Amino acid sequence: MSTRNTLIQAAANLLDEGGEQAVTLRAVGHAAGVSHNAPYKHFTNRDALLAAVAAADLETLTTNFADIRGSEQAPKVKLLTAIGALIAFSRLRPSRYRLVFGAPTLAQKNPDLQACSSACLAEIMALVDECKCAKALPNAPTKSLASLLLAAMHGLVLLEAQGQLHAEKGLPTIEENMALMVSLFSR
Amino acid sequence: MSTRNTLIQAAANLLDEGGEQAVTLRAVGHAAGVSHNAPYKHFTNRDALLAAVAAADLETLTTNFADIRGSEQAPKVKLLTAIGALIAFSRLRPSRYRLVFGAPTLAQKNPDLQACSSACLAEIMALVDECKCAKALPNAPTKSLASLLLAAMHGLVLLEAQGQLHAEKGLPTIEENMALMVSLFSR
DNA sequence: TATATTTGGTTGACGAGGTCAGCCAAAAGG
DNA sequence: CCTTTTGGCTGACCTCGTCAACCAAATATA
Repeated sequence: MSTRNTLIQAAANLLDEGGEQAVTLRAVGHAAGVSHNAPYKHFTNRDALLAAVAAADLETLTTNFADIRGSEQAPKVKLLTAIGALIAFSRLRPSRYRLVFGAPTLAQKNPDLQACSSACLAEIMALVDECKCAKALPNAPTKSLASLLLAAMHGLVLLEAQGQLHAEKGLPTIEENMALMVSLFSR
Repeated sequence: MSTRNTLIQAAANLLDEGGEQAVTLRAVGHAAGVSHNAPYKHFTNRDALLAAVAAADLETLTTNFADIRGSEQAPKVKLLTAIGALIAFSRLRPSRYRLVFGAPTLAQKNPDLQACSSACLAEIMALVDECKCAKALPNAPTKSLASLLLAAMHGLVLLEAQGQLHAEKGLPTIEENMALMVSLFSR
């Protein structure tokens, strides 16, 4: 594997290790088996490295969504499956999730990352379109519906991470809330 | 004004100035007219200072919401007004908005901040309850509805900040999307 | 009232981490 | 065979969070 990819992988791993180990360029270099300055041969600065991690994750998610879309299931099920995959990602790798969806300042500077992000959004919109055709969602603008669904999911994830949701047990999970939202939409 | 409040104010101002000026403890101290280490006499560390800024903003928002709730308007209008205030805050002071609603790691450590956050959420839930009584929202759990609405708004704000929304003009604004959501809910 | 303690401020130093500059070897290309 | 690019290295610099030590005023206490 190229050193560049090794660095991205190392950074992703450090992110996954949570707050215990800061994602410093030096640590990334060390984890990748190179010196503390080697990353600069592949990325202009720290943010560029993080953006590359985010882009890689976004691409994985996008192909994941494409697979789901190609599967043989009801549109509504496919949509909720895709959303569920996103929620699972947010729980499994919270730091990387935040990097991808919660760091607007990163994306603002990286056209590449924005493109990945748009591609990902496009997959979701395609799923929403299928739902509309199947009357599982109302006939509102696709972009609005997709934005609302993604946005709600994202916000719920953040609320959960902040401990505002699930404070007491017995409360609905994010998935249940999203299913509720879709069903309220499609009444 | 107490030095403590001056420091909070200075930090808030630095946040508002966007990326141009980093919110460093030294800069905060300097802006408040004290030495680079004076903040440590009032806050245990940088995060505590930021948490205090967030808490102050949350309290302002909460009283704002309480005022809206006490006004003489239809429940649905009051709810959308409150949400609109939040959206306006996110546009006027994006950095502080992110600090308040987009930094779960801060809140996890600060019970005070969590309390402010819960109080704010409670105001929104009260508005949602009024809507339910007036049949402007369906009879789903209040906490779910409030979470979904707040979450959607928050996610839309982030999408906008990332440049994913409003890429082309003519797209619906966040406010319009939220109104759409409420109307879809209340069909 | 005289002393002791707390409060809020100061300066200086240390360590971590991002970043720049400069050197160098191996690969790639002429 | 020379030259340029590529990718690596070390070392140094600066910023920033944080700690330690010191100090004056305010406040509390004997």
